[in-house]
Amino acid sequence: MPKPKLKPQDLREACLAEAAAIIERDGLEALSLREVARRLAVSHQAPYKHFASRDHLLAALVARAYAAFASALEARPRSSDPWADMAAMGEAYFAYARAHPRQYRLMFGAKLPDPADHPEMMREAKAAFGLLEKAIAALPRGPRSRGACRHDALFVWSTIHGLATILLTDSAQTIAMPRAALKAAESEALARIGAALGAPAGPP
Amino acid sequence: MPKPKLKPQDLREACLAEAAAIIERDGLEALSLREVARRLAVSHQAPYKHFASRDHLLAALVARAYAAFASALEARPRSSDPWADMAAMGEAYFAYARAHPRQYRLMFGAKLPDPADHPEMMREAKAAFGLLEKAIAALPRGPRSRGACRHDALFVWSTIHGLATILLTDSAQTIAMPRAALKAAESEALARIGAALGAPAGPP
DNA sequence: CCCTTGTAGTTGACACTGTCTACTTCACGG
DNA sequence: CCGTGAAGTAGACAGTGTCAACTACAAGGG
Repeated sequence: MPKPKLKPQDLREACLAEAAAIIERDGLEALSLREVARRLAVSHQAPYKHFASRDHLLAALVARAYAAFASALEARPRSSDPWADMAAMGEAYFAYARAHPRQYRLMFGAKLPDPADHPEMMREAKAAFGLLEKAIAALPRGPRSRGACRHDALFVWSTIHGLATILLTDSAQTIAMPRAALKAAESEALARIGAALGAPAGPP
Repeated sequence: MPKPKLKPQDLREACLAEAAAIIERDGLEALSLREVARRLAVSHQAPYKHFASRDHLLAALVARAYAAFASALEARPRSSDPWADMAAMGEAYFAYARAHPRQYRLMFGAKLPDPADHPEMMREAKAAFGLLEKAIAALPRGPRSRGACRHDALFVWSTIHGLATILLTDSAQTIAMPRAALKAAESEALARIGAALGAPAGPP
């Protein structure tokens, strides 16, 4: 009995959507190609016609996650003050990590396929990081080399990423950090990042 | 034919050692209870007499990793200057992450079993974090509440942990960050952390 | 002394997984 | 009309974690 027909590439799209749904609901470890196929009511081998391996499906998902992440960063409330703009970006970063913890872990936490094998994934990731570099280059701090900006960007990213990771994973729970200490951690970290980069003093 | 006898709990110890060896050599994803059993030339179910599940074995390994990590932090070269001492601790942190990347990922990166189910793992983790809190409390910055110190500790940990994670995982490779930018990142981050906490200016 | 009890280890099974190979279907272009 | 290639199916294989039932054996109580 022939299946109801799908347009070419429809199954590929459906696989990505279903896989994303599984991760969002049950986490990365619950994702399997066979489960995807099962939910789409196709044979367990059908997804292999569109993804060479599980890693390839994963890489495609990660690429999309980076793209969505970059969009969220770009959708931040804009400000004409470069310092405020960077703070807004930091807040957007935390907000995204909080709103989509699984996707955040998918991008940064999980064991990923080798980036060199998945150029599209790398391209999206670079684009996201480029937003941060741009915001930092716009800061009014006298002429700075591109290399210096990259150093700053790495520092800022490290700090925000580190805190986001800790807040997201069970690390804080593991060391029995009281919830109260986590509450203000985000804005505090952003303020300190600003201070470390030489921002003018914020509101009292 | 009876096996050559092992003292009670010997197999448990051997499992932990073998599992650690597997992770060190081939990474976490290569670890399986069956592979452990195979290498020890026992049946695939023997480890289950000592670990209720794969997660329980993992939790025991993580507890040991935390303990080793804490030892490495404590073995840092001591200094009578609290600021220098904290910097030394940061360097020891990075050094450990660099020397034992798999173990570091085991502690912070990987999907871990629920901490609440593994109190020993939590205890070791708290002990490690406590070292940082202690070093920060020793900083000469006028009287600070315990809560304030915890905030500082969380900030410092975030920054160091974030950078260590980025340096360790493929994240830097993913965004095609040039190696040169990574070279000085550690000491730079430590200097900025000091600045953010109000350290006196370092050597010119 | 026997007999129970508990622990450590064994074998066998089950339901999963990713992936390989071989087969079918079917639209399209010469 | 006929091939050709893409998409989907079916079956197999090795690997996994885990459950259940069985065996060997040391220790201890009656």
